[in-house]
Amino acid sequence: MAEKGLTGFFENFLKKDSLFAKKAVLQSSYTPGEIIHREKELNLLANILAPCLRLEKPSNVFLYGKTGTGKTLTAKYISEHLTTIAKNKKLAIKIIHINCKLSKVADTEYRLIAQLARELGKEIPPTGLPTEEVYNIFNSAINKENIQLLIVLDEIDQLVKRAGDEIIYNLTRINAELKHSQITLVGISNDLLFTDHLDPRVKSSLSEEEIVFPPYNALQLQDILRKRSETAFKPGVLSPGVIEKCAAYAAREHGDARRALELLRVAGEIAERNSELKIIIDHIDEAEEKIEKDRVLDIVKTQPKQQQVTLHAILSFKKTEGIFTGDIYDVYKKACARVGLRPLTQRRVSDIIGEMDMLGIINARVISKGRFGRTREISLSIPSSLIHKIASVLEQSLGL
DNA sequence: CGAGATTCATGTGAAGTATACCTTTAGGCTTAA
DNA sequence: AAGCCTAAAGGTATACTTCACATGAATCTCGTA
Repeated sequence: MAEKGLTGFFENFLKKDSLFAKKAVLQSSYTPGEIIHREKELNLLANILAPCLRLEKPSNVFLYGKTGTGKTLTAKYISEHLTTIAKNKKLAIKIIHINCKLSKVADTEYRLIAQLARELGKEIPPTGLPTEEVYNIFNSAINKENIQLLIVLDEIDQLVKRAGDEIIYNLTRINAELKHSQITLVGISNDLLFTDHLDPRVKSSLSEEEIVFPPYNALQLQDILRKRSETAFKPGVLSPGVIEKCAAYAAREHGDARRALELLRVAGEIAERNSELKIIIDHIDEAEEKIEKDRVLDIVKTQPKQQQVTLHAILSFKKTEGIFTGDIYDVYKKACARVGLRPLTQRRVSDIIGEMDMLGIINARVISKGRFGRTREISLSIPSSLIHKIASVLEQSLGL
């Protein structure tokens, strides 16, 4: 009987018209054929990078701007165009795009260079080689090929925060040793104050040119949403006011277009799942919750065990603020005993708490309680309904 | 009463350790001449 | 003798530990009005 129901469900699913015509258009990986409200920045970047078509070395560029202001998009758009032109004219130009934030891909010097070398088709083991050696492999790989290499380092602030600014210095210096090829760096950062803590030498070489991406305002966001939704959705699916609301939500923060698009997409998915024919404003509220939930849940699930236990300890306090490191550590140790995990030292747990603050699943700030010492005060910005959900996911994954 | 000293709990940096993985080298075994 | 495989030696990156010192405001202390 259940089987029959299931078959019926699938048949229904097929019969049911999707609200989407082309969902990919709303996904963050999508690069539209035309970028609106970023003409100035686009031209600027194109001008700066164009010399590589004449096989001259362009200046290194630094792109600033808050999340969702089109930095990555612009960079990708230009890389695609450059690559096509280069291919047509048989020019040796290679562009490597690396996201330094994606955990474990490029969060240390070794891993970054290793990743670069891998992009050039070299096999690099995850550990064991001297970093120097990996540099050599990378160097010889490009030197042999005689190419213009553009390295786009997305979220470069994360990398430097974790691994220091020597990496960038080294990368810029590689050029001196290359005879045939040349390297140009394109750094992308969300942190507007990023270069302030940079070694002056690194700073001057990295930001020979700088482009600032201002946030979109609500009207621009609406334009973007309209444009994309034209191809993404079937006609007449969007109720009036939906786009405006999405734009308003995203503009409320700081003009984050990625967020606006995601809201719209998820709202569509929710409407579709409920077998509704139109996307209405209520779906957007629902979408906002779901996005936050998915984001946090995804991070939580992919964390290593120790981090999960720590987080579980934090969540087991039935309050959302005023939690201190010492208390967490006590609970953490007990939890470790129950799970059968060797507890880490408080020193390390302290660092883990800091890491999770960076990930944005908790807020931790160092406070002094005067006579009663100094500690991190942790607070949760997660709604309580979600806390339970996360806690149970953690318990499941830890086998509690 | 107020300025300066004290205190607490833990932040934070540096150095050391364990583990996992890599390359090189030396020895042993096999094979072909 | 040459070639090939294997195991040991020597080296590295990373995650973690150990050690030692730094922090900073509530609280205490003590001199002064």
